[in-house]
Amino acid sequence: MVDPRNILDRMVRKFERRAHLDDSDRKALRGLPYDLKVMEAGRYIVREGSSPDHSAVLVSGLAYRHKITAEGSRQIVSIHVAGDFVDLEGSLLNVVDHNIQALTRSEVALIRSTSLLELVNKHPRIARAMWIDTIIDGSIFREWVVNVGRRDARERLAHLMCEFARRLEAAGMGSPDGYELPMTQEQLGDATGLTSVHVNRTLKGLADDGLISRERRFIRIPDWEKMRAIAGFNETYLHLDQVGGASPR
Amino acid sequence: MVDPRNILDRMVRKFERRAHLDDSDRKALRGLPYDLKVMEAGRYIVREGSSPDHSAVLVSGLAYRHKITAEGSRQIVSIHVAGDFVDLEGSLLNVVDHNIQALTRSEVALIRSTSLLELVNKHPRIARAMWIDTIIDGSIFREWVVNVGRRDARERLAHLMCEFARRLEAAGMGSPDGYELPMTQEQLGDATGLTSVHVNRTLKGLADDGLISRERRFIRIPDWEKMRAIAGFNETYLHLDQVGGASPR
DNA sequence: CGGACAGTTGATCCCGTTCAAGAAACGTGG
DNA sequence: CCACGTTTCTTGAACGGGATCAACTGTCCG
Repeated sequence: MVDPRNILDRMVRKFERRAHLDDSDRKALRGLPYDLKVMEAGRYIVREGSSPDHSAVLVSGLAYRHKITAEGSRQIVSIHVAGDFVDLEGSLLNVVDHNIQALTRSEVALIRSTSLLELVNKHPRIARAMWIDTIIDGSIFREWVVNVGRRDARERLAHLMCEFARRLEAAGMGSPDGYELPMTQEQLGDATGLTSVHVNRTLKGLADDGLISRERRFIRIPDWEKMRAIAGFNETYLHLDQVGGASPR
Repeated sequence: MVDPRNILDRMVRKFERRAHLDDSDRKALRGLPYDLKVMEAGRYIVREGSSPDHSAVLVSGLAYRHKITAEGSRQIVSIHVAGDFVDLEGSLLNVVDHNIQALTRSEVALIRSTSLLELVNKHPRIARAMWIDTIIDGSIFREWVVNVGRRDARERLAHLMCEFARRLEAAGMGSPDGYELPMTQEQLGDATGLTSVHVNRTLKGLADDGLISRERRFIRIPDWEKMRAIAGFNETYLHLDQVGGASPR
């Protein structure tokens, strides 16, 4: 658990990497009133079709966003780590079009839309940071379209694991030698447009070829460069180096 | 061609559907200095890896955004119609991670990043409208992930055609009885994660079953409700009704 | 100890790919 | 306006990656 005084710190640090903030911005962000909830794995944070009066920040844990097709199959469209503002949509759109579910036990800070809108009205640099964050989210969605549209099973899973590794590392939650990937093989299938059976066989193939090793859900990538090449992974789209961009002021 | 005095009008009208703007906002938007270019079909508007000092508004015509995988296959990740701000990314991120190409002969207004940033600094409502626009783009990307990840060939193409129909209509460019879809079957394949051969057969199948009729690249959808059902198309994700959202002020 | 869920493996099938070649449409220059 | 090269569309045949169906194993937890 996180020190209650700094519960939004991960989020603040993330926004600082999006645009230059001054002390008043930081203070305002940290001072946002919130309602902290602990959510067990599987619990819904946002439901499709609802019109929430609040947004949610993932304080700890992992979450995923998914949609269900008319025929009932599920597609996971993004995965979120602690510090992510998981649904700015909730405060800015009239109706949300996807579900967000806790992947692991998580702490979620709920922030009323009115507080959030007031904040961005008073602090244009924060608004800018959030906007850039939204743009980067879009960039990641585009890469996911490429992943499910134009890569085969092995590449898709390798790519997902590369992305996960880099994002965890960037969020200060990863170690170079490996990480916990707390997803079932069915969830991995839903994220990559495959079936759980084929995920199983493909992971086995990657392990047999020494590209990954796994015990339980802990993934090790012994040769990052080889893995990167298999996945066709180019991390530009994560925009991890983004700092304020062309923004003057 | 468009009346030069109102060349950005489509864009202004679109942003007005995203947030409430006042007269000074509209005036400022219309007064943005731009450099108008006519681009032949196939011409690159934005190139992956570049760091442009301007953004682009599609004044007339159609454009598409795509990425190339390490193995050289192409995935189209979005299609844009006149009035779309096709690369806000260019002004807000350090490096762009995708290509944008004219689909048809198009007019593009290039706007310097400095002008754009000055505009949003002075006009928070415009910033809000653009931010919401970015959020809606993200929503469309997510639906594309679902489309290529969890629908079969017939559903994918039907879905793409439904989306196109509704977006053209919303942009005031569509007629209820059909529309011009100026994409080659190879491009349709790149947008849906299929090969052009299979696109050809699938379109034939849709036509044989009376779901669409086509002459050249003009598509007619005789029974919209049936088509919608086949595609599993639910237009919520386009957020066409979005007007200001929870925004007060 | 038993029940539920996740992971593993085998056998078979099928949707979409690949390769190939011909037909139609289009633009361009004479 | 026609000849010709190029791009796009169309169709056939064979192949294969991943799906489907099904059963079994392992693991966690009450």
